Amino acid sequence: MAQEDLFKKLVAHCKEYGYVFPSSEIYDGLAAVYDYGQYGVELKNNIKKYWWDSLVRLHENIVGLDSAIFMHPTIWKASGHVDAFSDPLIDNKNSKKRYRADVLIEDQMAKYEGKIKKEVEKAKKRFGETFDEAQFISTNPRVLANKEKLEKLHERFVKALNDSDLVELRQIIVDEEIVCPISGSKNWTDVRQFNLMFSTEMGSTAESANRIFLRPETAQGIFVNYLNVQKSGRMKIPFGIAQIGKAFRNEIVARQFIFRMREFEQMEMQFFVPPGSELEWFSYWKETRMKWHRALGFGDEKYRFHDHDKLAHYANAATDIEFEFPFGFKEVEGIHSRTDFDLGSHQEYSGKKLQYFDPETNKNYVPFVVETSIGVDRMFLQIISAAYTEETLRKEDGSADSRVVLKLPPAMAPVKLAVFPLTKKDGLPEKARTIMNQMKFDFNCQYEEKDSIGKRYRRQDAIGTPFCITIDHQTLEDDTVTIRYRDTMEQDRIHWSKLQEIIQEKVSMRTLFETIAD
RNA sequence: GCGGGAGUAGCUCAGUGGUAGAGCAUCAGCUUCCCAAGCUGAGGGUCGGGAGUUCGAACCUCCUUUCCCGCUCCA
Repeated sequence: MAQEDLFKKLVAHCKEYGYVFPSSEIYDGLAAVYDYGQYGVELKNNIKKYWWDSLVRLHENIVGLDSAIFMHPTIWKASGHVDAFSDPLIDNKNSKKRYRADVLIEDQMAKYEGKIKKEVEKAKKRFGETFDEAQFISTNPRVLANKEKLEKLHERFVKALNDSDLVELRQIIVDEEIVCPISGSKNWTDVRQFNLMFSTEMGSTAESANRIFLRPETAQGIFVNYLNVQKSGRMKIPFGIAQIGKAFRNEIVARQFIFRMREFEQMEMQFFVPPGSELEWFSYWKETRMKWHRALGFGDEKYRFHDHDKLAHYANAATDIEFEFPFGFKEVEGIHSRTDFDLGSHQEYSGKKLQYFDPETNKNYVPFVVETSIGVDRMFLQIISAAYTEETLRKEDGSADSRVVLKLPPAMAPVKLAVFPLTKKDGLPEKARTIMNQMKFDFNCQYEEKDSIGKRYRRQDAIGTPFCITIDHQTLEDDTVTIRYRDTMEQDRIHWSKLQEIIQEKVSMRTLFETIAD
């Protein structure tokens, strides 16, 4: 089956079986916003628990935090989001291609630099050994002309950027006669700013209102609280702070189901380390986080690292953990060595010292930060797309049959156990209820008595329930039930007092934690 | 945001200007009893929304919205 078809089926399956619904569907939906249904929310909670416990519970030096979505507006200036999150974009009307206006101008500046370099190299060849590069650059008329153009352009460009003057940016592109690399045309639209941060007003009246932003990442809530946590928790570096929460980005193009949404949930852990040790910790977390993903058992070949060549303004090393989705390898988690950029910047903007006193060396310093940041929704999509399986079966009479089964890791499955009476009479439902009422204290259970037993199995397969038990007439005599396994479809007859132990062993996260623990 | 494609029942889809359909699913009853069984009946759609053309629009035109694919960004 084509991967694209598979993805479409997956999206349909998510809706049909109560995992993910389009938001506000009865009002025609809202672009790139989705709601998690009755099973989706369970899976999502299991993902969050797996992440949280693997960090906060298994590491003595990592603690949690739940910071507010609303934060002081200056935080987003300090973090660089106010500047970096508003790209000036321009479209070419002929090729219909969109470009970042600032990138077009930067390319133009690179062109001038290239011209100068060419002149220098030409001259170098001509003069040979006696060539004085510095003198040539300061005297050659062609070089000087290009240099002047470059400097003028640079000055104009920087001013326009600082003033956020979009009209001027467009004028620069027109004046420089920059053409579209594809169509070669100069037929440009206006430059438009897309601010990727959502904003709202805090304060009851318009006059007194403050423009505040919905956080575009959860990380800053950790940075601004790092000293609170360090002091109140008597944390010693290295230590980490973990947080799960919603973040919001007004993406220009949000697509691919829940892969890129405007409202999404992040699980972030910021690890504070002494300056100079950040790259060691970076590689430690790189490996540790990869183990966490692989422990789910979807196959190691489904994952890879993608190291960044081009680093963000705050990072000195960065990698992504990519997973092979139906639409290709895509980022699920980012691991960044953020240096002291964030804490340093907050120190500057707030005027408050954000230093850590190291009692061993008797020195103060601003810690460096290694970040692991993962999208809950992407993790959800990873799990559900890896679990979605269409199987062809052979019936007893030899004819073909098929089933759709979500092969979720049992620890992630929304429903752990389904309880079926074989028939609706002879006291079987009552017996089934009795057993279910015991099991529900330990596991998320579901009771079903409607339709044939086969149909009920298939329904549970479709939502990924790892275990089904059937209560039949023999159960009434000797308290044994048949337990049926989702993946193999095999059955065993066991005494029902053994159920708790058998299921617990499979659905517990303990095995996962043992795999990833150091 | 720009270009291309699409939107009909919960799901998959048929229906090319003349009374809105099928299969599956849902609900009730009967029958069967370990892998999507059968019979009977029921519910469910202002055909994404709005406007226009027409005696008459799911179908033609325009606008709008949502989804999918490409451009850009990213968890």
